[in-house]
Formats: sequence, structure tokens, C-alpha cells
Amino acid sequence: MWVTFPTFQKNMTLNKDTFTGEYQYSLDSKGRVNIPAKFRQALSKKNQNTFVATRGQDPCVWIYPLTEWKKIEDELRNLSSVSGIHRTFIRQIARSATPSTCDKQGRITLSPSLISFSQIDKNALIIGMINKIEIWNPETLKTVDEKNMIEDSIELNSLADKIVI
Amino acid sequence: MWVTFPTFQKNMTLNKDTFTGEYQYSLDSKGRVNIPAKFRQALSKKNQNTFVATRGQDPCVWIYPLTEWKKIEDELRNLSSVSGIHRTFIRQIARSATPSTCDKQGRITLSPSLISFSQIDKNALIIGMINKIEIWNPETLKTVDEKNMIEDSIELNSLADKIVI
DNA sequence: AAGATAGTGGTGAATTGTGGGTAACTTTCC
DNA sequence: GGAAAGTTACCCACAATTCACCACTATCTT
Repeated sequence: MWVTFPTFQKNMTLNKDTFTGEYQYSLDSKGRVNIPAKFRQALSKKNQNTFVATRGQDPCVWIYPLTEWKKIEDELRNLSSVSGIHRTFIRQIARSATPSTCDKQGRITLSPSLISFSQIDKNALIIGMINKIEIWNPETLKTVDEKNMIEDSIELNSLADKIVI
Repeated sequence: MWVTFPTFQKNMTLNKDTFTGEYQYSLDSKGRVNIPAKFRQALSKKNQNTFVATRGQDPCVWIYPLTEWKKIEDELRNLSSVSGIHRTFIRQIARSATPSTCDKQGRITLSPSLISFSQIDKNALIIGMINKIEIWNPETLKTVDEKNMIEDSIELNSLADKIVI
């Protein structure tokens, strides 16, 4: 039995703007963290060194490449702000969103409010989350993930069944 | 219950991109493992030498050829991250996923976190799992399989009834 | 038996991550 | 309005790691 596969498109690399992997870096005294070189390369050429940092839904920092952030911006724009909860939601995301560019060594500077929100002191754990980047205090991450896994283990298993192949 | 596989003549053709068989290789001091030549040949030409390694559902390393991984990646990308458990799930998979291309000798490098997760030290047992590749510490595999076979022997038999012809 | 292919180990060059220093710009206070 | 202090951004240099390549040995094939 033969199965013929379609020939592959030219660009059979990982999607651009796809972030995976974890990296342990340090936050220096000036509030700078390194962005992993792999992530910098993952970005499409044009906006190579511009990100938008904002507070995550979890107590961590979310970093979007400009293209992804634009999508979010559009969605927020379309969200009517008649209801109070909508306004609060928009406020949450918008108020702390700060565009920031990598310096020549590939670092970005986190604003003091993001640092205190995410409680990152010295060690910064950077995680690729497919379309965005998360920066965590490692301790915090552990407790959050453990809590979720215990409380929602059933949901977690069903997700794994559905998606992992 | 044992199933014996036919030895393959030169051009005996399994489906392309189908991995079977087991191989005993070694993990060197730099975290490199060889990918069996058969597996490399099994891949369609274009993306021959890029894989994505990630942590398995068992304590082993899973290695996907790029085409298979992209399916997972797309699922993850479409998963809304409004709920905490979704984010935890994405994180689990994405944080350990490392794209890696074979070097000229046909090896890929495993990240330290994957090595410690799978507890592979020197001997690496590589198993073809149809659409992906597993890398095990041989000791670990033995205990895991034995445990499963004892606990779920009924399920195992019914699976065998259903599938083996 | 000889050539080809496959697997293992090591080395050197290039890249990456970290700390610090200096210049420019802002803010504040006199 | 001007000077001083503080803040921000940019740049340089060193250390550590990574990656690409080379060479050797073992195994398989003809």
C-alpha cells in the first residue's frame, strides 16, 4: 500500500511568530530582561525588535510581538464599551500595555508597575506560549500551575486527549 | 503477548512519515542523540531534518516531525486563553517544546529540562510510535509499561482484539 | 575484502547573555 | 529661565554557551 503525500510548501519551518521553550534569565537592576535569541529570530523581519508588554491574566507579564498585539487591539476596538465589565476588561489590558523595543543586546525594559504586578525580583522565567511570551517569577508559576492542575485535572486530561497526538 | 515485525528489505515501503522499530543509542555529554537513519529516511524530503522535541505524557521525550507538530501547534493556537486551565495546558506543552534540526551526523540536541524530565542519562531507547518518536530511559520504560499492563490488562486485551487482525 | 553508510566524540568559531558606563533627555527646584 | 539631579536609552566588553564542522570507528553491503 502506497500513500502519496502532498509536496510541502516552500516554507516548512515553524510558523513565524511562534514561541516555544523555556528560558531562565535574570532581571537586572535596571529592570531589563533578555529576550531569548530564538524568539527574536522567530519574529518577522519588519517589526523585529518591537514588542508590547502588558499584564497577564495570570500574575505574570505577557509580551506580544507587534503583529499579535494589533489583533488584540482590533478586538478590543470592536468590543462595545456599554457594559461596565467590558470597560474594566479593556482597562485591565490597555492601562498597562507598554510598547518597548529590544536594545542592541536583545533586552527589553519592564516598567516598574509590571515588575511589581508580576512579583519578579531576580530570576525571570520566560516561556514561549505559541503566540505570546510569558515572563514569570518561577515561584509564582509553580503555585499557579499546581493550583490549576489540582482543581481542573479532569478538564486538563480531556484537553490532552483531544489535542495531543 | 509479542508481535514480531517483518524485517524490511531495502525498498520495503511503510507509509512515508511512519516510524516503527526500536533502537538503542547513547546520549552524549552535550545532550545529543542520534535519530535512526531509517527515521530520517522515512521523512519526506523537504523538511527532512527538523523535528520538535517535547515532553511526553509518559516520562519520556516525544519527537515530532514538523508536519505533525504543526497540527498540535494549530490546536493550541486556536485554544482560547480566557480560562486558567487552558493557559496551564498550553504552558505544559509549549514550554518544553524545542525545535531542533539534525546536524550533519543525524543527531538532535535535547534541552536540559527534557533530559531531566525523562531521566535519560547514558542509554537512550528510541521507539517508533507511528506518527512520532519516543526516547526513553530503558529502566523507566520497563517500569511504566509493567505498571500499565498490570493495572489495565483488560483494556489492553480488548484493544488487541479490536485492532490486531 | 573493500567501499559505503551509520554512529560517537571532540574542537574551534560564532553567537548569546550579563554587567557596567556614558551620553542625552526630563524633571525639579531655586 | 537655568542648573542640578534623576532617569532613560544606547553602547561596549567580557564570559559563557551553543552550533557547525571534522575526524575516527563500527557496521553493513556488494
